[in-house]
Amino acid sequence: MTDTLPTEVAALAPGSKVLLLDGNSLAYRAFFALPPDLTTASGQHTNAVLGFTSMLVNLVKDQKPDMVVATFDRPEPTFRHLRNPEYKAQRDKTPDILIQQMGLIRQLVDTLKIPTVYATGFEADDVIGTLALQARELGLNAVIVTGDRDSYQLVNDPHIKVMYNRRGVSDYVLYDEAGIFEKTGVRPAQYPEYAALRGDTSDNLPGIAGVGEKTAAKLITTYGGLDGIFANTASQTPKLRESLTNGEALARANVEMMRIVTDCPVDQNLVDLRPGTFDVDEVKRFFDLLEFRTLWDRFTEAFGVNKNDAGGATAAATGVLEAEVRVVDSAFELAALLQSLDHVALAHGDNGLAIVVDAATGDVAWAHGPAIDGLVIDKPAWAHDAKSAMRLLFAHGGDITNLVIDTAIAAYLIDPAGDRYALGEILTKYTGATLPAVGSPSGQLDFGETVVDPAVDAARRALAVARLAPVLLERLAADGVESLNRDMEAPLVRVLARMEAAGVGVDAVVLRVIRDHLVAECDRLTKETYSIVGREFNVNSTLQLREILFNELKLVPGKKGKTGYSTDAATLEKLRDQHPMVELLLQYREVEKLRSTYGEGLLNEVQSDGRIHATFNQTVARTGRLSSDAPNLHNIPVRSETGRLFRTAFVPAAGCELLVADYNQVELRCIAHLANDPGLIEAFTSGRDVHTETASRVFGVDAADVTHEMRAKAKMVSYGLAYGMEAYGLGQRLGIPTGEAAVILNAYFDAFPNVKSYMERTVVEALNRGYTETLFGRRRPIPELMSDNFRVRQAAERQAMNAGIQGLAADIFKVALVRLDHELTARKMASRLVLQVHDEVILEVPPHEHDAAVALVRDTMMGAADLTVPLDVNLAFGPTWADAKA
DNA sequence: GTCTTCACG
DNA sequence: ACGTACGTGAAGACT
Repeated sequence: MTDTLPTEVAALAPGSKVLLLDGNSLAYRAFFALPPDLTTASGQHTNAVLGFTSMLVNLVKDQKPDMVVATFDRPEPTFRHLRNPEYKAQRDKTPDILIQQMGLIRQLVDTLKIPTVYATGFEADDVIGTLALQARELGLNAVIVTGDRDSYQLVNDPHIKVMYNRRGVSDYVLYDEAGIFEKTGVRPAQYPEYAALRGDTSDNLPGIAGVGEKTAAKLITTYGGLDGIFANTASQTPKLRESLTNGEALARANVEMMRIVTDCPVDQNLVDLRPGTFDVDEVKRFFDLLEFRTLWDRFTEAFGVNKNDAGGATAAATGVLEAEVRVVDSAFELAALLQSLDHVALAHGDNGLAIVVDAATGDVAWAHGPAIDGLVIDKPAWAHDAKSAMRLLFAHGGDITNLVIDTAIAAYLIDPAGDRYALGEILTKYTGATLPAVGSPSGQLDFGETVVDPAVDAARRALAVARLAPVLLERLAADGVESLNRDMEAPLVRVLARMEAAGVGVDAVVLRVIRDHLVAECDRLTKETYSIVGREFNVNSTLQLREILFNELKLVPGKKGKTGYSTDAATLEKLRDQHPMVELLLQYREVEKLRSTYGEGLLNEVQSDGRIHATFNQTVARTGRLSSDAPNLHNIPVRSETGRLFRTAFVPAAGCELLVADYNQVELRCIAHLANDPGLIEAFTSGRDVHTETASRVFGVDAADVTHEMRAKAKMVSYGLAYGMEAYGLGQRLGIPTGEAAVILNAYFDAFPNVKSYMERTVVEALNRGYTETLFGRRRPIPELMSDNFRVRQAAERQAMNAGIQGLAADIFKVALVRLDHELTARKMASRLVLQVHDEVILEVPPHEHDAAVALVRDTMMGAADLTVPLDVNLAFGPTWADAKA
C-alpha cells in the first residue's frame, strides 16, 4: 500500500489539440446547407447526416486534432427553459426531416468512436464550456466547433478558440480572443452582456429596442458592462436613455440566459476520455447504408485509413502481386518440395495447382498434368475456394485433408453480409495488395492481345492466399469465430466437396416421362385458356395477364406491386370464383413451374455418369445456412402430389438404398432452448406431439380435445414466430381476420412468455452490439437496426429475431454433417453422403450397412448439440427419395 | 440487369 | 398511416 492516491493522467500530452463539437448546432447547419430531397434508395433522408459527415471530414483534414469530443443537447428541458418558456421555442419547429436524422448523426459519432459527453438539464454549449475549461487545466488546446455565436464568450484564454461555421459545410472561420474582438467589438468575457443588450434571434431572446450591435458594443466598451451602463444612463441621449431604462430588466434577465455554465455536471470528464479506434468495416457499412460513395474516399483520406483496410488488420504489405513461376513436372519433385513446407498456400488453375514455395520472393511452383496425379496434401493447407481445389485433386485421385483456412469462408465468417468474396477483392480489402486481373501480363488490363499462361494466374492467386491467410486468421481470432472456422466450417469444406463429387443418382428415364407429361399438360391448359379468353397470348407474361384480368375481364384487383397489380397465386386464389380462366391459370402456373424448373432444369443437369453434381455454397446465406445451385437441390418439390413425383427420379447407386434422415422441428427446439421457456421445453420433453401440446396450451383445452384445425393453427404460429410474424401475417395465412389472429398470437405468448421476452431481448442485444450471434458464435451484422426508416428497421428486427434461430439450426446441422462424414470414414463404411437439405441428409447405403448406418446417423445427428430439449431425428430407407419416408 | 413468381426448409 | 414471415435459387418476361 502506498500513502498516495494514483495520479490521474490525461490521455493526451500537454499542447494536444482537442476539437469540441456542438453536435446539435452543426447538425442544424448541415441540414440547411444541403437540399432536403437527398435520400437513399429506401427513402431515408440523408442531407443532414451527409453534411455533418462532410463537416467532420473537412475538420479532421484541416485541423488534424489529437482527439474529437462531441456534445448533444439532451431532450430534457434545461434550466434556461424553466426560467424562460420562450427560450429557443423555435426548436419545436425543428423540421421532421432533421429530427429523423439526429439518430443517424449520433450513430456516426459512435461508429467513429468519438466520445460523447452530456449533462442533463444543460445544453451542449454548457458542456462545451465545461470541457473547454477542463482542457485548459490539462494544458490542452481546445477548438470549439459550432454554428452558435454564444460560444464566443468562452474564448477568454489563448488555449481556447472557436471555429465558427458561417454557412455550408466548409465555410469556417477560426476566432481567437483578438478575432472575437475584431468581429464583435467586445472581448469574449463581455459577450454575454453585449448579446443581452442586442438580443439573440437564434435563442429567441429579444434585445433592448433601439439597441443594435453597434450601440451594444459601444456601450459595453465605454462602461465595461451592464452595471456601468445602467449607472450612467443619464449621460445618454434622451431616446437611448428611455430605451435603456425600459430594457434594464430584460437585459439583466438575458444575461442569465446567455451566460454559458462552465462547471455543469458532465457525465464524463475530459481527463477520462480517450481517442477511440474505430472499425473501418463498421464505418464502411454505415457509409454504404446511407449510400455515401464519394464521401468515403474523402473520409479515408482525411482519417488516414487505408480505404481497403479491415480495421484491426495489420498488413503493411501492399503492391501488385507478381509471381516467379517454376514449373514442376514430376510427382517426385513435387513431393520433395512439399516436404520442405510447414504449410501449403495453394490455388487451383486449369488442370493444375500453384503452390507457394516462398511468399517473400514470390517463388511459386506450378504443378500440373501427371505431376498432380494422386497428390494428397496433408500439410496444413490455405486456399481460396478450397472446395474447387479439392474437387480438382479428387479427379486426379488426390486429396486435401487438412484445410486450415479457406480465405473466402474466413471473409464470410467475418461478415456474412458481404455480397461477394472474390479473391482480388478481399486481398485488397484486408491487406491493401492488388491481384492483377486475369490474363494480364503485368497488372495492366489486357485487351486480348497477350495470352498469359494460366499457371501465372494461378501462381498470383496462390501468393494472394499466402498474404491473406495470416491476416484473416488473426481477424477470426479477434472476432471470436476461430473455433467456428476450425471445428465447423473448414472441415465442412471437404465434406461438401465429397458430396458434390459423389453427386446424386437420377433416373433420367423417369425424369423424361414426368417432363413429357408436364409438357402435354401445359399444352392442354394453354389451349383451353386461349379458348376461354378468345385469343392467344403469352400466359407466362404477367404484363399481358394483368391487362386481360384487370382491364378486359374487369376482375377486382388485389394487392399492388412496384409495377402494377399482382397476379400471384394468393391473389388469383381470391379471384377464383370471378372467372373460369383463373382456375385454369392457377393449374397452368403450377404445371409450368414444374415443367420448366424441374422437368427441363434437372434433365439439363444430369451428367454423363447419370448423376447430378450440384454445387453447395458455404458463403452465401447470411444466417449460416448452406445453399445449392446448378441445380438447386434444396427446393425439389414435395408439397404437391405432382411435384413430389420428381423425388421418384432421385435414386441410389446400383445395389444401394437411400437413407433419408431429417431433424424433427429443429428450429422450434432451438427456440425452446434459446428462450428457455418452461412450457415449450415441457412440450418437447413430454414426448407427445409438440403441435398438439402447443395447441392445448394456446387454446386452453385438454390435449385429447385438440382438433386438427387447432393443431394446424398452433403449428402455423410456432413457425411464424421464428420469423417475427405479426397478427396480420398469421391471419393471411390462416385465412382468418387479423383480430382473430391477434387473439391466437397473444394466447401463444401468454402460454410461452419466455419466447416473447427472448424475441425482445434478441433485438435489443443485436442493436447494442451491431450484430447477432448464434450459440456457436456465428455473427451477423445488422446495421439496418439503426435505420430511421420504420419499414427498414422493422425488417431488420425480424431478421435479428430469426438469425439466432435459423443460424443455430444451421450450426447444429453443419456439426452433424462434419461428424457424420468423419465417422463414416473412420469406420471405413461404404455408405456415403449424397445430399443435404437444411435439416435433412441423404445417404447411399449398401444393404450390409443398413443397420449400422441407421444407428450412426441417428446418434450423430441427435448428439450434434446439447440443448435443454432433446434433438429428434426421423429416419427412413427407400428405393427413391420419394419412397424414403417413415 | 431487374422484376415477378414460385419451389423448398 | 405505414406494411405486414426468415432464408435461398431458377425461369421467363421485359427493359
